[in-house]
Amino acid sequence: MSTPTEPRRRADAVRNRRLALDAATALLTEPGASLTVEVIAKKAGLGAATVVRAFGGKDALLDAAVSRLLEPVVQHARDLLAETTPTRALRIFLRELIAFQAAHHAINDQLGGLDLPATTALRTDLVGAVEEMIDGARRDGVVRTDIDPAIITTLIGQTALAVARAQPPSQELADAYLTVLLDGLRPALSAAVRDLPPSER
Amino acid sequence: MSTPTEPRRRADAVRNRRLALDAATALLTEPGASLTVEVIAKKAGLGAATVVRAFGGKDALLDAAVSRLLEPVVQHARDLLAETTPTRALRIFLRELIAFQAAHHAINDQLGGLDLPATTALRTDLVGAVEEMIDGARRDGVVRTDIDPAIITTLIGQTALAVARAQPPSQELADAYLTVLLDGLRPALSAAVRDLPPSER
DNA sequence: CGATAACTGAAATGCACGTTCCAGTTGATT
DNA sequence: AATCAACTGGAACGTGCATTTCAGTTATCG
Repeated sequence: MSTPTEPRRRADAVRNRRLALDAATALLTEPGASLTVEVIAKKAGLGAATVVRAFGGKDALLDAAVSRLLEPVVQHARDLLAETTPTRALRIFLRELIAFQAAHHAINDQLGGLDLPATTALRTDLVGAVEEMIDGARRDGVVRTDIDPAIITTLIGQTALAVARAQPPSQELADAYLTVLLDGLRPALSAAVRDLPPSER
Repeated sequence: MSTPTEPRRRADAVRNRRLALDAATALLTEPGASLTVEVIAKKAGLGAATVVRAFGGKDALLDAAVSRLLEPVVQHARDLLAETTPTRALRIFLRELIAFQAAHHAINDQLGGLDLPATTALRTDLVGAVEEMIDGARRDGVVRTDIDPAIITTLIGQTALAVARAQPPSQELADAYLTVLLDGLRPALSAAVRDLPPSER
């Protein structure tokens, strides 16, 4: 039994598929972009119908585009876990996550009602990696143990998202978030130290 | 000179205006609500045309509804500033702000593209009050001085918003945010204390 | 080369909205 | 009660969008 009715795939179709994906990816990183099929098509130099058909629908196209952006981030999170201590991994990765969100705010602004299975799967992977980092950092006594790791992970994700939403985007704000978040995640101070007058802390 | 061509206002029009406003307000606090004119109208027991006309447009209706919800929050922020210390005010108000956002996430989810002048004005007032709290708390040595107050205010606002977006809404998450945020906002520890082993802190 | 099936994209379609129209209804004023 | 303008709401309309259609184009294979 040969491969049954595998339809021929023409070279130009493959090329256009890539053009559509590139255009969508580019628009995700542009601040005020509309993310309509027509805009994507214009950016790709194609007709709207072609763009939609290349992936079977707008949702699938954007799912592919977001996944392509997210995939290296997830990979880096896993690499960090393997290469270095959880504490260092957490610190490095937090910076990266915030930078990523700040660069692609359109991802979280305009993709609310869409069905993005691949993206959701990647996000789950990402959450898993961050939870591993937190578990490790807690074992090292660097992250507080009075808050559920899953809650901390959610908190981190939402925080990165919050930075991305800020108007206008600002590196200063991102740094402040990171500072406050990391300081807030330290183990709680003992009452004795906490109540020292500021001058002696 | 009598009031020139002041059109008569019928009692049922006033009543319907209130019904529309009540329905819109109620929908803002419901989790998955659609916030379309038709849904609001059905909830109010009115026709869609009537609902829209009562305020001159959907935007104006929602502006009024959000403002009605936001107004007591702003008022309470001002009262707190007058009644107690900035530090206490900040602590109490943060709780309230998070609770408010968690109860009305629809406000920030579906109102993105709308023009809401009254709401924007109230939000500005709110930001002003929070900045006063932070200024005072900094003078009292309770909030770190190495981050711009305006940045801290933005951070607080975005954080509250982030809690509201979490799925599913959870009191535990809100508490965790508050804890981490407040600890993170404390004055930075001196290097000497920060580098103590955990057991001695 | 043809021949054929894959492919394209402008236009048509379908859908979900907010808004406006207008014939009928109702509250107010006499 | 009689009058009349304010009011109502079902239906029509306009808009912005994703998707589908289809006549024409073009890559691919013999």
